Amino acid sequence: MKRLGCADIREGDSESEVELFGWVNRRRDHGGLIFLDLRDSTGIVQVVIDPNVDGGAHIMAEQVRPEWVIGIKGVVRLRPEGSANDELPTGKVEIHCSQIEILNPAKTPPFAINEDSEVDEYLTMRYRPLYLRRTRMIENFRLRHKVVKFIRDFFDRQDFLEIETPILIKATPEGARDYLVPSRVHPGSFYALPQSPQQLKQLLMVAGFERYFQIARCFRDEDLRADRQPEFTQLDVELSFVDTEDILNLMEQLFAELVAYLKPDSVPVKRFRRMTYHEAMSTYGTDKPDLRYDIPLSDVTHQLAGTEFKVFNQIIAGGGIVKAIVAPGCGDYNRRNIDELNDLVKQYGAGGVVPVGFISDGPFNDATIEEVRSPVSKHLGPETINQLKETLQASSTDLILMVAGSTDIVNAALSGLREEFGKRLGLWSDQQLEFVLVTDFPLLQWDQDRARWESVNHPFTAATDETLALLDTDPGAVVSKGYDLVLNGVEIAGGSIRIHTRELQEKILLLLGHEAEQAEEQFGHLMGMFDYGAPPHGGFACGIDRLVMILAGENTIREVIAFPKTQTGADIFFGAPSIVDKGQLDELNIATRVPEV
RNA sequence: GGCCCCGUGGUGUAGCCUGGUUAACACACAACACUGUCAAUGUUGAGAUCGCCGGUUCAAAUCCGGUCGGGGUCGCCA
Repeated sequence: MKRLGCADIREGDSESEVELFGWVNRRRDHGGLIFLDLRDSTGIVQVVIDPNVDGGAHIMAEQVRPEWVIGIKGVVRLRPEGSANDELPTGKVEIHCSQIEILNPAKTPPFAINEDSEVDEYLTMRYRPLYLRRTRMIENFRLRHKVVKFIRDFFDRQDFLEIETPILIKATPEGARDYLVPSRVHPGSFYALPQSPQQLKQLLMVAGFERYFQIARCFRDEDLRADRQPEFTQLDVELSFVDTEDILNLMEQLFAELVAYLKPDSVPVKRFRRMTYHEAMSTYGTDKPDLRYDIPLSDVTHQLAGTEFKVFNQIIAGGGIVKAIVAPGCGDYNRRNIDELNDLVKQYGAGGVVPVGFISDGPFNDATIEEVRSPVSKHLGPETINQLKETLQASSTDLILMVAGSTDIVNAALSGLREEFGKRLGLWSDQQLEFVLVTDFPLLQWDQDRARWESVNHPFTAATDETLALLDTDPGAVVSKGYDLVLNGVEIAGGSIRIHTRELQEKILLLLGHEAEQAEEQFGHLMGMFDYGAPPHGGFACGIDRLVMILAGENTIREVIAFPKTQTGADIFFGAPSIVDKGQLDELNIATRVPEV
């Protein structure tokens, strides 16, 4: 028999006898009448206990407290005139209770479960199951399920095969730090957990599956962030006989249909904005721009060359640049406000931020010195300031912020400022979803510290046909066939067309500093298979946690992960990682350098 | 590895800068009252020595140092 959920009860069930199970959400005791809000995974329904209907039930109801697990029997009735609750889907009905069974009493919970109040995150993890009991969390996981289900159905419709790949695999020198798993039968040897199924899916293309996908768990032993956990879930996709445009189209189709499915009322979008890496860096200072608001970066190096402001002159003379953004309506920022921005900018290695605020009441074309608030107004002079104002289209109440230095630092700092003002000024709405496809990444970038070339994406990424030849002469100018999908400033997916010949793969690995022998040892399993007829192929991967986080309107990935880990990678609920029994270590031939229990 | 923020009854906060009362408020909790509430209401009550260790001081929640835990972020994350 199908069990009815609390929120399934509607007007149509009026006068029918029902049995419900759930948690007491709230109790309102009027001495005579007692109201219980009964909650289960479907939602809430009101139960009325009238001492005249059943004295036993009433005595039970007096004892019951929030979070007690109970079962009730009763008759569904329409609520009396004027007592309906529009807030609840079940607000027009109530259960007139004839019997209450206490299935399990509950201690007063460590934090409120029946409301969406702030709780210290430590407690949300220490008492995780109770936190998950909150309606908002249940909704997050309902959404997550819908997203994953949609993805599976989508790829199934398109004749993709979902194929599982190993969790115990081989360590790779490239990329993130691996999590290692010791082998008992091969003393001294270790498996690694996959950072992603990258090589495996390429091998599935060699195998001829042609269209593969997987909802895969990935592991990276790196420091955590709001949108990073040591283990996370990725949608992994790979296709054969495709080029960049095929995959970009597939990504657009997938995410556009997903959004249309989840938000049927939103304006449908078929194509996403596209921009090159270069464009993203120059106008937003980042390769994952948040396009929900319009604050572009402008290069003002030329306008500032030759002013009396020595700091800028020196930086420009040394090959640096100056870029600016306009913070609308912030012309009146005081010393303290500016100090905060300075601190922010210093995080990115910039010397500081140079503010030029305008504080005029009325409209004007040229600002007089009195209307300018800037520590450098004298150095720059009214002419330069007005010229800046003109170029940046700043209004008479805006604040211009300039940062000077190397291109990398200036971009990073201003991108940080841009984000800060987006947040401060509340420049976006919660419902907004701004996708952008970023393309034409460089294939390689020079790593100063290690004095060698590094893959921008990963070493299996192919180069565009037009720039491939530059590999020998100017590796930094080679453009990759890689792409990222950015949503609201978060990189949610990325991929590329892959290299599918041994010759090119060897060449790239060599450029990346792998000796031929070493490359064979580490990537030979892949390249060896390229020798047997590998199809051209490519694909992408999408961070499911991040995607759901944004769709759920959450600020951290932890709110869409059932059992997340802390910033130090600890699981507070289970107490992992933990010291293990010496016998377990001995069996694995492992000696530790920290004292054992 | 660096920088920043937080830690006060069960929960969320105030107090801390400018040391000195009975450590305040809201919610939750308990008891009693109450037959139409839905954040029920009213009355009464219990509950924290201020994360931990040390220092300064006549006196420390408050100042200083360290440490632990949580969070944000830079580096890192192909």
